[in-house]
Amino acid sequence: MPAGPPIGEREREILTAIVETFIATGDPVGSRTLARSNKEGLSPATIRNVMADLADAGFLEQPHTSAGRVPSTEAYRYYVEQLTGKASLSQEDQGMIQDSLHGISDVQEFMERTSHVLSLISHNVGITVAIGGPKNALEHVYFSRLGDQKVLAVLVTRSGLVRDRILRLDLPQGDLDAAARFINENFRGWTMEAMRVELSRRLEQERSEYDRLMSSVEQLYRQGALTADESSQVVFVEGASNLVNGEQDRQRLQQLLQTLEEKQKIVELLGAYLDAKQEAVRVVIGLDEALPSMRNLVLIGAPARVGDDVMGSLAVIGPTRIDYQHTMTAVSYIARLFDKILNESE
Amino acid sequence: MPAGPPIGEREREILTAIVETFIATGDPVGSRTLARSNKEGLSPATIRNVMADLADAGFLEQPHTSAGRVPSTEAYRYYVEQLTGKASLSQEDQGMIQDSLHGISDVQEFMERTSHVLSLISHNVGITVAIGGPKNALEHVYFSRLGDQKVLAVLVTRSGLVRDRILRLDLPQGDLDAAARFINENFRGWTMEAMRVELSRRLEQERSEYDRLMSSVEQLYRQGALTADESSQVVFVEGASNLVNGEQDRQRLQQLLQTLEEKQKIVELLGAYLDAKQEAVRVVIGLDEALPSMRNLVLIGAPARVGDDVMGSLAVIGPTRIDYQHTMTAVSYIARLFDKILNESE
DNA sequence: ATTAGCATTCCTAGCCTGAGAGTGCTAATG
DNA sequence: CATTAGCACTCTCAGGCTAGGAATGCTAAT
Repeated sequence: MPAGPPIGEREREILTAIVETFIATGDPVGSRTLARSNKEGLSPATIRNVMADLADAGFLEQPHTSAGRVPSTEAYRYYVEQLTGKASLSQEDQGMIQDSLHGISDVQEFMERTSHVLSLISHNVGITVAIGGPKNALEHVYFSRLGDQKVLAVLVTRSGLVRDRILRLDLPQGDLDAAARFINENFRGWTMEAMRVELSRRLEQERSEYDRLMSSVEQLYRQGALTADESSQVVFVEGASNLVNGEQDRQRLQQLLQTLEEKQKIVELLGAYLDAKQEAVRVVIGLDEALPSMRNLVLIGAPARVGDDVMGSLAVIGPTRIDYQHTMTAVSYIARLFDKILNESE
Repeated sequence: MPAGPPIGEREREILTAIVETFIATGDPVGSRTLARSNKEGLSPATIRNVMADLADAGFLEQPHTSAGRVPSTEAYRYYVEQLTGKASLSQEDQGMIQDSLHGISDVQEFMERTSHVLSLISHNVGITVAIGGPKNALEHVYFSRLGDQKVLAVLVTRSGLVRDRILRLDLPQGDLDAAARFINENFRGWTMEAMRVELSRRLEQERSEYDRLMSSVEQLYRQGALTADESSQVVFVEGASNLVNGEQDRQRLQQLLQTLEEKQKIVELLGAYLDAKQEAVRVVIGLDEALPSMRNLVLIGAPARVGDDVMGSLAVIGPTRIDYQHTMTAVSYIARLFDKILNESE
């Protein structure tokens, strides 16, 4: 951390101005440009001095000697920290969001739309993730014999996600019903993880006095009817095409798109940075520390809550040059809406 | 159609050679290069004459005067037509495919993996689509009360796809069971379309003598429990990042990626070109006729069958410069495997 | 502490040029 | 008569070069 405290009022103002003009134009910003746009009539020379200090402190970088300065990762962090966060969304934006998400009760579809809306409104990549892993709480299971050797297993979680699976198994419907009843009565509200532990304990213990019921349950269990592993996480990534303009280098662009295609990586990324406990929008600058292909990208995300449960997260990924204020407001707005809509349909 | 028949043996050979070297190198091919690689010692001059004829016939194009020739859309079509199709897949490829698809019984997961494999093996975009529309045949429905005002509806189709939905509805489980039994008994094997027609006819007709059963059915019906519209189509598109190298123009690339993100467009595309009746692999050259952003792309696809049922299609989208032989063999191989694996798990 | 002035550094766009590749035509050839 | 050699011509592309412009850092003046 090179973050010494040489940040007086003037430094702060100039740094902010640099970040803002760089976000707006994309070109390195020089002292003269800055002097012109600055209210108080500071001369370029003065500004140069300040800029030199800021550069020493690690907030600014120079592509080359005679170019202007470019904000560093630190600079963005600082900039975001001192944002007021008071802005609100325009009427159109609000309307657009509401229209897109109106009247959907299916959680998956809702998530898909949400990622789409996030992408549209930020002009960047919109992402939604539902916790699908073992942490999820069970609401309901159901098994149905489909034909010879085939059983349909449906598993509904607290958050409203539905996971279905077709198993190769030959049990009469009666046994399936009994097994479902057993599980629903005993394990509603348990996390998948806890259920699996307890279940295998019981199966082990009662192995001697095996009855028909436990045998059905075991078969279903072995076939994965109750599994909710990583692969069953639900992830929607939308708007990757928006990144084409951002990354100049061909190869980098390709790697970046590849990374976004690997849903698993995305899940880990959000998981690592978005703390479920935190309430508000979180901004992560410097994603390349985790994923090298994500150079010059930032994550703006928030947990997705329904009531008190955290059911996943939603986020925007975009270039460091993103409009922070607007995106943060939008993410926060959508996160609240998410809760509101899904809650009332409950 | 400029397709006169000036295609003698020599023309054919030279055209093929041009297409092949262009596919291999990506550079416009000139008469000298061709003369060198050609077995029979034809001089560049002779070849030039032939090339001029081919250009007149619309098979070749010239980026500019002093560049070589580039195959036209027609040329690719012709080239693909006269491919023998005898090639077979390498051992590694076969192994890789088998490993990736081994031991999956869930149709959706299988489709996802398949699109992934298609993308890996072709180094291009892999696509799988399951017919989700009204043409789909019903296998089984199931309703379950989840809590106040919430009902889970699960709908299994012949092809093994599972469609679930959460409805806002307040019916006791008993009524739900009765409704499910009614539908399963009367409509198993019907297409969704036919079922809906018949159902609304009956509801209309028996309106006078409404009983409790029909009332439940109607409520479910109205809430969309039995709907399988376009939005419930299942589409997997994988490997879009592979196109980055193909399209040079920034803006075009972006439009292209955008198009691929619109799943609906993709479904229409496959639907328009892949005839369910046809057995074999189909190659469509000149996709821009349907979707302007798909300039210089081709589609290599086949219907996905399970037994006698067509349950969707699988395809590769790549540049006109794709390795046709290899991709066609791969698609065909995977299509057969698709049938085989899903059939035996039936 | 601030600013004006100035030499210096470095990138960029534009221009030019020469090499190279390919064509099309004409005339020679078997 | 089909094929080929020869040749003039066209066009692109990479490289080198230059002039202009934008910023900087330093020094000295205010």
